[in-house]
Amino acid sequence: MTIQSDTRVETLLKSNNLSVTDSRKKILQLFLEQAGALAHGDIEKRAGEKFDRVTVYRTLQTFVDKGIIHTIPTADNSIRYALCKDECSEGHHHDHHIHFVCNNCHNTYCLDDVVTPEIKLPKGYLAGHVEVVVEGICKNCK
Amino acid sequence: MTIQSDTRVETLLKSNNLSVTDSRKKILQLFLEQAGALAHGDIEKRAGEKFDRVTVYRTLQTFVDKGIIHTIPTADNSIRYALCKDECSEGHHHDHHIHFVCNNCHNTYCLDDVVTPEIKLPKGYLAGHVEVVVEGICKNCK
DNA sequence: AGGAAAAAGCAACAGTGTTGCAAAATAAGT
DNA sequence: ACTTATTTTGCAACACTGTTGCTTTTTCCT
Repeated sequence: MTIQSDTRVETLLKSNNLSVTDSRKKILQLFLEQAGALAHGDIEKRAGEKFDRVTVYRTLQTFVDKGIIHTIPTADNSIRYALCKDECSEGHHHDHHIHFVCNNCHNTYCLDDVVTPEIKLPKGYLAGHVEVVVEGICKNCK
Repeated sequence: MTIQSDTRVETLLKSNNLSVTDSRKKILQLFLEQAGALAHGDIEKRAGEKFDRVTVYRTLQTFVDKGIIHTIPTADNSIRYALCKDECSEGHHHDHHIHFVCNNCHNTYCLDDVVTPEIKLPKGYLAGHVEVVVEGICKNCK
């Protein structure tokens, strides 16, 4: 009888003070395996019909709250989620990168190396967060 | 008996080869009166409960198709619509301005004078349309 | 292993957007 | 101005997405 060492997902969950459950392990696994972002629907499909819709929603919300994933607004009115880099922590995101949506494969990518530009606003406007979404053709589809 | 001259909305509709109907007049009027952008829900409320939900959806879609209004993606997953400038025409939008969402009054504004910056993408990515949404405090709320 | 706490599952519901079809309004021709 | 053809509207029904309350199950801690 061997003691099973923690998997990567388990370690990640524990380090965020989250209890380790089947759905959290499975959903987090999906994000680690996937280069691009995932929508709620993708997750339900890829999880293999195993989890209740509500559980998926609640798990995603938990991950967002903990700073494990972040949301990406898209033009087609469906929220997508992607893994945060390590600098993100509970209640304090540092996702200053831009997002790229491929018009061919419809994947959404975080371009972590591309920093959001400074935007000069007209007098009177106070800038907070800047969100940049570029659509085009990704390197895999070119 | 005087001949009623066309109102601004009627002229605008006719110049886009659209038949002049009550709902189109009313909805277009709302956009002309309103500085910011409108979501579907706003329109239903302000139109005074007069039009069917389906009619509002179809009217908005018609206006988008004709290049009279354009959509604005937002983080809260609700599509907003705003009037296009004159350069827009059927199937060919020129909305190269950025959008501003106020965290206080929750209005969305088109900042027509602020042009979307050039984004330098990593090798292999082909850029198409760039969408910039800034959130913060608008000049009316400051 | 047992008990407290957390999470999952279930049912029901609200909001948003779509489609097909019949009725009404608009546009066009005479 | 009147009739007809076309377009648009309103209605009913439906699909999809996301939420809430409550019960059962699982996880965690000692």
